[in-house]
Amino acid sequence: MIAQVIVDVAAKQTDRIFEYHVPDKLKDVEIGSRVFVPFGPRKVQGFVVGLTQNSEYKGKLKDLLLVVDEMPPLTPELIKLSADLAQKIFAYRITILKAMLPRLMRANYRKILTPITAEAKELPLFQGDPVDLNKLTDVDQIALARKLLRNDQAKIEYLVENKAKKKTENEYSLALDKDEYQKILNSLRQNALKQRELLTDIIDNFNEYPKKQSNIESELKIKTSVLTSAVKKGWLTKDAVEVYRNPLSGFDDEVKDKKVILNDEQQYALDQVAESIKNKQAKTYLLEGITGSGKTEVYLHAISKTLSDGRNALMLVPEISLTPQMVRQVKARFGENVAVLHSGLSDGELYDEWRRIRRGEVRVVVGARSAVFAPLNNVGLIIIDEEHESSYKQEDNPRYHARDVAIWRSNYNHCPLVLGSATPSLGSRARAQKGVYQLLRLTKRANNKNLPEVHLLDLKHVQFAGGQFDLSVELVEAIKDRLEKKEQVILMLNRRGFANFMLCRECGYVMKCPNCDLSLTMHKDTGMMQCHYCGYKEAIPTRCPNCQSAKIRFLGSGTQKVQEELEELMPGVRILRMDVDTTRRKGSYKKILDAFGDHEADILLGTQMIAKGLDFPNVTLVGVINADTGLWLPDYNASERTFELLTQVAGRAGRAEKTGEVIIQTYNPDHYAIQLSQTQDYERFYGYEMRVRHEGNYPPYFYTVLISIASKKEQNAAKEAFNIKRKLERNLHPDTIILGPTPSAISRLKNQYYYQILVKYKKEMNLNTLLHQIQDSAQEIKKYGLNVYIDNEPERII
DNA sequence: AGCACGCCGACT
DNA sequence: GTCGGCGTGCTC
Repeated sequence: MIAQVIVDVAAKQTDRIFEYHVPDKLKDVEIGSRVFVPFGPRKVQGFVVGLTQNSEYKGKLKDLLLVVDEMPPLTPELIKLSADLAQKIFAYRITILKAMLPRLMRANYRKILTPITAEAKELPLFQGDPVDLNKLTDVDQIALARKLLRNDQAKIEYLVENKAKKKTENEYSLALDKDEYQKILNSLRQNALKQRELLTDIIDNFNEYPKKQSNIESELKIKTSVLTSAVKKGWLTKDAVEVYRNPLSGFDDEVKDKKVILNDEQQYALDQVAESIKNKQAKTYLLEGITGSGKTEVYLHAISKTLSDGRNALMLVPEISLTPQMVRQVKARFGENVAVLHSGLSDGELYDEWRRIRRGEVRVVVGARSAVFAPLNNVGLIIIDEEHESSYKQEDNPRYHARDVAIWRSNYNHCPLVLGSATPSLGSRARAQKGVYQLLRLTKRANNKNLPEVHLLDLKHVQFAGGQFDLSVELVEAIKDRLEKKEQVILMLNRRGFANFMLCRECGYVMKCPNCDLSLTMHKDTGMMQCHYCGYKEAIPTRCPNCQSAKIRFLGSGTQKVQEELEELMPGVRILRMDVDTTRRKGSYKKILDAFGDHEADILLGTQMIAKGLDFPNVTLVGVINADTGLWLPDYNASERTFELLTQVAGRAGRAEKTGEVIIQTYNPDHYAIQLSQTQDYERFYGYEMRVRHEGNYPPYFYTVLISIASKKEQNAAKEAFNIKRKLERNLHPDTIILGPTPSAISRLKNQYYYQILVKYKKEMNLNTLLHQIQDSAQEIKKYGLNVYIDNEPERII
């Protein structure tokens, strides 16, 4: 038998199948198996994508070395998906295959230098043991290693290692009969309290053994030493058994299927989807429902329906809404049947959740973007909540959009796909208009509550509270009013840190990152000026680094600064700040939200991460401190994003009985994205924005591809960009619009200069081939320090 | 990608 | 003669 393998070498020339002979002892290899194979002088990891009997290959096939896992990690479905997706998004197939697996399943490669001659063995370099060549940093030692290799005094061994470790826990089994334990207990001295307790438990709960160490320890308050001595005396035997790390141990698994009665709109939507579930129909629905219209309830009912039809369900949510609140809701409905995948899990937890899915031990998967690759079999329903979220598009290789992958899987599995949002992406909404998707609208709030009242405050004509220009008197008064009523407030400012930039009033100098074309942000808590893109840090200056003047100012308020201002204006106010800086540690996200939910704070102040999915009944006021932060970004969808963000954050107010109010501070009260967010009228926004896109020849009227060219030398990047543009112009339809090359909005990032070309087209038969050619030649120019990135349907053009 | 091989110039 | 640098071609 012959195995067709994609090897773990991401390069154009190796982006194809290599064939290997399957030795007898590895006969259990399957499509989707992870294998170790010899590749040239090295050993690498690979994935079996096909099994055949004969080969065209002229040379002698090498043997597979090892099948890594007892069960193939990838399903035939995912193997096929990897091939189709690679074509579509200009990624190497291996890059996609690796993206489908939890991080722990990526291999470790090692180069081990082993001495051969007795003379070499004596060298201080080895100290008796082989050394890892990759860990050698000393120049002299590297030279020595090279010399030994040349003279055949040492050899290199290439190793592949599997990082994944299964977690085990000690389990104690009984070694004796019940009455024997009783005898021992009777003969034991009275003051051996802990041992007596253990024996009593064994006798009382004889049938509950074997018991896990953690259970014994927590139930009986017994230390390991007692158990160890019990083993030594022959009372118990100890074994290591595999356990899953449980990321949801904090949640109860009780299934509470409280029957919520759906209103007629919800019921209609559910019926439509249920029909497709039943008929195994690959159809895409766009569920457009205003905040509070009960989309989640429709999802949960549809999942129930899928399960009772004997099929499984996959649900995607943005990373940011994978809050404990959301997870709890799904867990409460489907209990043990749920697996959750998101970046907050440790590598080990992720690996375990993933294996539960692969082994068919769960029937519902909830996860962020990469969960669209979950190895779930028999998929009967796919849901993408908040489908407009840009986080569904991966920003680096492989640049896939979870929605496209979901559509592929929906076709493969003959099952419906539900895209849900209060503010659908323009593209999806337009597709629904054309009948490509079926539109389902929820226009009523499920609890018949009114939408919160939204007030726009024109920052050009307000009075500011305190000495700064961040908080208007109106907003501060409104906050004070809520605090008096013991209600809570959410404030959003989409800018972290203390101050956006440092400006010298004397010479006009602005402190910039040495590696990027960006100003440094001042972080008061760490005492550093930081670059938010590359992580560069330096101390906060007291004088201008350019002219030594002391007249320096820190401008552009961030969340840290606003927190300070609020504390000055309202002494004693309890504020929780939530941004990337306060949520970096594992679990801190949940901690902050739990604290706010328990009313341990009055105000939750954060960046856009607080805009989505949060549900706190006691919040009656939402304030947007500056609605304009994203409005003028040089991106064609800046208006769409602003409208979305404002609508989403407004939905955080008045979730329960109390009526909510929203105050939006802006310098652009007349801009349509901000105007229309006041009435939260998505349909009107859609109509308006479609006209804008039509005039600008932008999506969804045109398809787009973004080609970025990066180099350490600006001239090289520009030159290559023009080469590519010429090539495109020669080969593409005259109606196709080729914008650029222009320097990117952030023209330098991590010391790389970026130039970009945007191709806008309606129909281009040979664009895919052409882009693959450009990608191929990109491999050749790489040695001159040039990198070319191709992004199909980019979400961000920055 | 990352490795070997081979050619070339520089230096003990 | 030996060493390191760099271009080229290959990996089942």
